[in-house]
Amino acid sequence: MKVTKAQAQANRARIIETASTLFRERGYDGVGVADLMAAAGFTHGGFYKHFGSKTDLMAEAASCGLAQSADVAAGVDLKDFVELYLSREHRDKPGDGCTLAALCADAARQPESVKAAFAAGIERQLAAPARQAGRPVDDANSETRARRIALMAQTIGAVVLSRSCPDDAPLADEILEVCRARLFAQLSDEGLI
Amino acid sequence: MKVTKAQAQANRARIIETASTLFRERGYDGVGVADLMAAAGFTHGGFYKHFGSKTDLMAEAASCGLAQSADVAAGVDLKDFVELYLSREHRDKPGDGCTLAALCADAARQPESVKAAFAAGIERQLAAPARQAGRPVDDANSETRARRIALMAQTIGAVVLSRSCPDDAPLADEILEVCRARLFAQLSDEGLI
DNA sequence: TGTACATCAGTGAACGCGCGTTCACTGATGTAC
DNA sequence: TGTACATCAGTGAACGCGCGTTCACTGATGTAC
Repeated sequence: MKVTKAQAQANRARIIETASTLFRERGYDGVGVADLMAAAGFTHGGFYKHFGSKTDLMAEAASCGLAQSADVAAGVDLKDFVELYLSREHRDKPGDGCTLAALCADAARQPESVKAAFAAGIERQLAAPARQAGRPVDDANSETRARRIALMAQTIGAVVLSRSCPDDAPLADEILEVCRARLFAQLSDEGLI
Repeated sequence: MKVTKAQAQANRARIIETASTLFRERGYDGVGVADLMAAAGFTHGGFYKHFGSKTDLMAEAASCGLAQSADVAAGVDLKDFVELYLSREHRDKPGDGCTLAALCADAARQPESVKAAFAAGIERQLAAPARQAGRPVDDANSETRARRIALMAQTIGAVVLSRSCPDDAPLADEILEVCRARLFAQLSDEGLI
């Protein structure tokens, strides 16, 4: 049964958003085309009316997820961002969380189209970082860019490392707490929070 | 054809080491039992004489790889460690590199046995960190432990993030360079290098 | 030390299963007149 | 505006393929006497 052009476009968007969440939860290899289409409310056969391949969808879902993450980050204060990013909630719910933290290691083994989406997503997040409370976002000179890159690496590293520990391991919480405390101290020294 | 007890033990060790490298290169889902046994010089049928399941091998290979990484780290100066860890060589050769950087995101989606191996590997590396040039390794009080955890998160985050970019992307190199420079500055401020 | 037998690491065919992808089909939508 | 036809999003069966795992078999090793 055919469907309105507008409906088809909305369905396509729903598939991408569903995929974005499922990929973050289970990784690219952990989600099958049939799984994903069922989760979005369709049968698997229609998939190839929207996408050329699973890889194509991976790239689109990555762009979508990375754009969402960047928008969320740009809307909160720097201090709140660090607090949220390094929280247990974020660690325990990758499906609702940062696409970079959930999938950048998977992306490393994917075709260039997926990696290109990640590079673009990283640039996007560098261009629209979290706000510093009560201050305008500082200008994008090379020093602030470097600071943002380092912040990204520190936060992602902490979350990824914490997620690799068993759920009930004290080490998993310790990693988050230690990194959060040190980041606060560092940002405070730099006069950024 | 049966084989000497000593030979069988050596073969088992070879399978684990081969797996450790292949898993780091391609991820857990990217390496099949048959692939792996062939790379170690055997046919796939014998696999289950050594291991109960692929998951069991994943845990053993993780322990093996993490122990090796920790031993390497403990043998170099802190400054050299950072230099090597954040080098293009390390980024481009995950099979020869740090198991944490290559697989900790994969580990997050594996059974508890694998995650337990990772937590133990992290503890091991925290207990035997890189040396500070010309100085004894500092005592393991809570401040130095925190510093080591933060260093781990920063270095792993930088490598994982860099690997998610296309091979020829300037951003991939920029991430490594920026994080290296900032880490040097930070460790120098702390009087550690 | 020599002989007979049990063990078991390694082989390679076979298993069921789930994967990504293809295909003939359906029928409401969109279009041409 | 009304009619006839082409389009194409979505369906569900089917495809070949590679996966993890099992199994009967082999034959040198290890052991009991």
